[in-house]
Amino acid sequence: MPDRKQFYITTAIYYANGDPHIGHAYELVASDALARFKRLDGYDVFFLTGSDEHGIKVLQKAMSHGITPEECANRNTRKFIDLARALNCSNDDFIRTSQERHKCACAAIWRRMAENGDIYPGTYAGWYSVRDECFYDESELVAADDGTRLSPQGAPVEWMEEESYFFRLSAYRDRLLAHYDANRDFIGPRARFNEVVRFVEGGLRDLSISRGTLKWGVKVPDDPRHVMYVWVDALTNYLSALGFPDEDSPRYRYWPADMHIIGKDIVRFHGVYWPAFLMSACLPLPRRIYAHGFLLACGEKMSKSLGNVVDPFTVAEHYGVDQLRYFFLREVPFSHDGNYSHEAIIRRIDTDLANALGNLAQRCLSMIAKNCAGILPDPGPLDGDDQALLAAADTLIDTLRLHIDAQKLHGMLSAVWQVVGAANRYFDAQKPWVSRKSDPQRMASVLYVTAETLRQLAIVLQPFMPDSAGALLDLLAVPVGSRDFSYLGPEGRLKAGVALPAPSPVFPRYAGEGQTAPDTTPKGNHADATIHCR
RNA sequence: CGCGGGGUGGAGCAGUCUGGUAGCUCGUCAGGCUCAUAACCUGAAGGUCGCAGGUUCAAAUCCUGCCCCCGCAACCA
Repeated sequence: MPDRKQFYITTAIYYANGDPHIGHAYELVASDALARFKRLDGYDVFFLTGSDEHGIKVLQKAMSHGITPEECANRNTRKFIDLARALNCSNDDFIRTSQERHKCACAAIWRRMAENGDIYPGTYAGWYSVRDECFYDESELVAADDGTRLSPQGAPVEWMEEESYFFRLSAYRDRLLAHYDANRDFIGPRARFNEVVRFVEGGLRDLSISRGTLKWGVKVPDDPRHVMYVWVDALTNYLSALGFPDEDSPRYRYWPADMHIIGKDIVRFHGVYWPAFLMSACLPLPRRIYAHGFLLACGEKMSKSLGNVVDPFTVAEHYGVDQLRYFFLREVPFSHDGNYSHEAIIRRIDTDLANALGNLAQRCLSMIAKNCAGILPDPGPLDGDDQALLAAADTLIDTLRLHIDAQKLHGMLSAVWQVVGAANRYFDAQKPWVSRKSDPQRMASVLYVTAETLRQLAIVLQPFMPDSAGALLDLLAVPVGSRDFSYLGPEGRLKAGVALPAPSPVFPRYAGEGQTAPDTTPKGNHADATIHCR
C-alpha cells in the first residue's frame, strides 16, 4: 500500500437489545457518505459498523422474551446487519462483540492496561437482584405495592457490595487535558469539545470496569468470575475489527482511526474513557471523534414511550433509499438536532431532487435524444457563459473537500445544489430550444456543457445517493471505471460522438395521486406513528 | 450560581468557530419561458438577526450582563 492514504471510519456499535430506529439509520448513512467520499477521493478506506451484544439490558430483554441472551443478541444483530444493507451502506465489516476476535482484543487491551498498573481490585456497591443476577441503578427500580423496591422485572432487590476491578481514570485527567489542548479537532463539533473539556477539568473518578454478578459479557483475563463492564468491552470493537492485538494483521495498519462517528449522547465515553484506555494501553489515539445531533419528531425526542419512533426499513422502502439518504444529509446540519417529518421529506424529494436536478437532467438529455439523434454533440467553440458554468462544476470538488473534513455534510450538498441552480439558470438563459433552429452549433455547445456539468454533479453525488447518481452517469454513458474524483474537472470531459441511452427520469416526484404517508409504526405497535409537522 | 442547546422576514432553517453588502426552502404577489418530471427562470413585498451595553473603521458573528424556550430517569443515534 505505497502512498495511498488510509482512512478508517467507524460508527458507534448498536446495542442489540431492540429494533433499529431512524437514528441508527441516520448515523449509518452519514458515515457511509463520508466513507464513500474518501474512497472516491483516492483514499484506502476501511469503514466499520457493528453491534454491541453484552450487558444487562440484553440479558433483561432475553429474559422477558424467555430466550437466551445469545438468541436475543443474534436476532437483533441480524436487524442491524440488514439495516446497513437496506440503506446501501458500504461498510467493509460488521463487528459483533460476541465474536471470538473481539474477546481476544478485549483481553489484550485489558492486560495492557493492567500491566501499566491502571487496573486494581475494589468494591462496587448498588442495588442487586439475585433473581435477575444483575445490578440496577436507583432510578431503574420500581416501587411495589407495599412500598419496597423491586427490579424492573419485578424481582426483589437488596443493597449489595461486590468486588470489582477499577480503572485508574483519575490518573489521566492531566494527560487528557493536555491532549485536548494540543488537538483542538480531537472532538467535534466545538460545542461537544468544550463539554468534554469541562467535564474532565472537573476531575475524574476511577471507573468500575467489571462485574462478578453478571454472566453475559467478556470474561476478565485471569479472573473468569468477572466479566468486563460495558465500555471496556464496547469501545474496544474499533480495535478488534483490525485484528488487534496482532499487529501483523493486514488490517492493523488502519489504526489509529481517523474518525469515530457517534451520537451526542456518548461523547463522554468516546472523548474521555476511550482515549484514557488507549493511553493506558500505550496505543495511539483516534484522530477525531465527531458527535452528530439527533433527529427529532417535530421538535420532540423520538421515544418508544411517546410512540413516535419511526421504523427505518419502512421509510427507506417508502420514500426510496437514496431519497431518504439525501433527506438525512441535506435537511439537518450534521452537528445539530433536526426535525424529521413526512412533509419535510416530500419537500426535499420534490424540490431538490425532482424539480431541480432531475428535471435539469431530463430537459438536457431529452433534447440530445430528440435533436442530436441521441449522440452527445461536439461542443465546438465555448463562450464565456459556457466556461463560467464549467468552471463552477470543475471547482465544486474543492469546496466539497473543504467541507468534508469538518463533517459539514449539509454544506456539501448545499454547495452541489448551487451548481444545480446555476446550470438551470444557464440552460434557461441560453435557450437551446431557440438556437435549435437559428444556430444548431450553439445548441450543441449548450447541451454539451450542460451534460458535462451533470456528469460532474453525478460523480460528486455518488457518496450521498450511490444508486441514483450511478443511474445518471449511466444516462451520460460514463464508463463505470471513470467515475471517481480523479475524473472530475477538464481531464474527464465527456467525449462527443458517444451514443447515449434513451433518457428516463432519475428522480420522480413523490407527489402521485393517492400517495399517503407510510405507516411507519414498527411491527408490534398499534398506533400510526407517522410523523407529520405543520 | 449544576450542564448543555436554542431565540435570524408568515413557517421551518443556514450563516456565528475564521467580524466586512442578511442567505435558503416553503408560502404570498407580479411577470417570463415552453426544452423539460404542471417542471424552469426573473422581479416584488416582508427581518433594527431575543434585550441592553462594550470592543472595532465595521458585529447575526467577538466580550459582558439580562430575558425567554427546550433537553439532561428510561428505551436511545
